[in-house]
Amino acid sequence: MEALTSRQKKALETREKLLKTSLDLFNKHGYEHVSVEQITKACNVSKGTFYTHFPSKYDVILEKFKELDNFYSTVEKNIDATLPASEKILLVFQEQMNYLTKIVGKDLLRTVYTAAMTNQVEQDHYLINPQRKIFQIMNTYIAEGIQQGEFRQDLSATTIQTLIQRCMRANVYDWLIHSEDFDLTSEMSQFTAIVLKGLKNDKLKSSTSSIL
Amino acid sequence: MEALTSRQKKALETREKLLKTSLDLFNKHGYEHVSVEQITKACNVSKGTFYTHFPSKYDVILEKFKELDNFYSTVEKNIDATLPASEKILLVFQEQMNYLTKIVGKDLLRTVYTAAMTNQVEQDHYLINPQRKIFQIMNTYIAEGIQQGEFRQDLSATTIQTLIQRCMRANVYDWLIHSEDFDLTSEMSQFTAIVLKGLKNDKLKSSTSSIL
DNA sequence: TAATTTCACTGACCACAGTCATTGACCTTG
DNA sequence: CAAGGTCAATGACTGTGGTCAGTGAAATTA
Repeated sequence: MEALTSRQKKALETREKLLKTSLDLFNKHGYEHVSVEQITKACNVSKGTFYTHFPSKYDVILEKFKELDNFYSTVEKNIDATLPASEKILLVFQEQMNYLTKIVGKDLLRTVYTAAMTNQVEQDHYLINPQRKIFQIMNTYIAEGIQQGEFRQDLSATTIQTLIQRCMRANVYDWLIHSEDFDLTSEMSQFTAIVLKGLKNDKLKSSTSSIL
Repeated sequence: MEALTSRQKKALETREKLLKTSLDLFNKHGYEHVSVEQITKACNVSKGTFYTHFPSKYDVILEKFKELDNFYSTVEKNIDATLPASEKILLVFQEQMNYLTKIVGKDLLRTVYTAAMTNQVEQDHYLINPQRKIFQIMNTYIAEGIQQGEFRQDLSATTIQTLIQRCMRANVYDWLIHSEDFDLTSEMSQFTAIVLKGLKNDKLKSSTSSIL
């Protein structure tokens, strides 16, 4: 139950080769412009083999995407713990957006955002999976912000988390549907700053609250 | 240049039949589960004919979607003109979300939201086209809100418009990626209320503004 | 070692979106 | 009316993601 048999080892090799080749080709020509047959031909295996290792062409991307999530652990460490929660959130977002723009790229993200809408069989998509490192980090900050009275008390931590995460997706999605001329990092900062302002505790005055 | 020749009349008939049949079938079985061949067979025409009338399967949906936009003219009339801008915006959104949930449906919207990411050839997608009636209405309210000092003065009208629209897409997108248990109308209200609060003019005190 | 089972791998096959050269009925022009 | 042009309609064809019954070598069992 521990060591791999030679067959398993070979299978794993095939899998790795497929994974690497896929990502290389996606990187070079774009996800849409690479066919599964191209990938398998480049690996000298049959088309069917691809599907014994991955449920679909898309799942290769998802694998990479999940892997990328680890990046966020590094981010966390570089953030000054003494800052107010809202500033920490903004900083994490800035790092994340930078990363998405520079490393991940529109093509890969578009695929994930598309699949999140269509591939929903049974459970929700990884994109909104609370297990994701980025969400764990955010949640810490939010909990902190609530405890220290920085945020409104009339909303639960879960609610605030959901809203902040939605805020993130909003900007990424808009980035994906705009052609170039859209700076994700700065758009995200601006939008999030406004949402955070809306989430701020302003017990200072009960002022003109109309319906808000 | 006015009256149609019998040939043109027949072509238009074919087009209408294809359109109607497509939408009927999409409605009955869902966009993904209806093939172009099914549509053309039901219309007794060849597959190629479909493509002389529509650039792609998706464009049929878009046509319907554009048509739906007219609905918003009605909404506008039912809104009390004396209300503050932020309340008007919320009311329009509520109507819109209700409509999306009850009439348009996830399936159709999912298609539009997917295509907005992929079909971007040259210009931006209809989804963010400023010509859309819903945006015209929103913009009126926003301009009004700015003029009456309800909104912050440090953001341009265009900026605020963009942010409010993004806010809309944020909720729709999240609705699309969540399985059931997501009430679009109420989620939209909550989120928008927070954004509007963040956009409110609070000249009353220069308070703890940190980075916001 | 021999028999049996497992399973990575195969490639022909399917469904479907979209293409395009060809057709022929209808329209226009002389 | 005849000749020539237009264009809606055709359907065989292509490219692609994904399927699945079958194969044989490696693993397991007797």
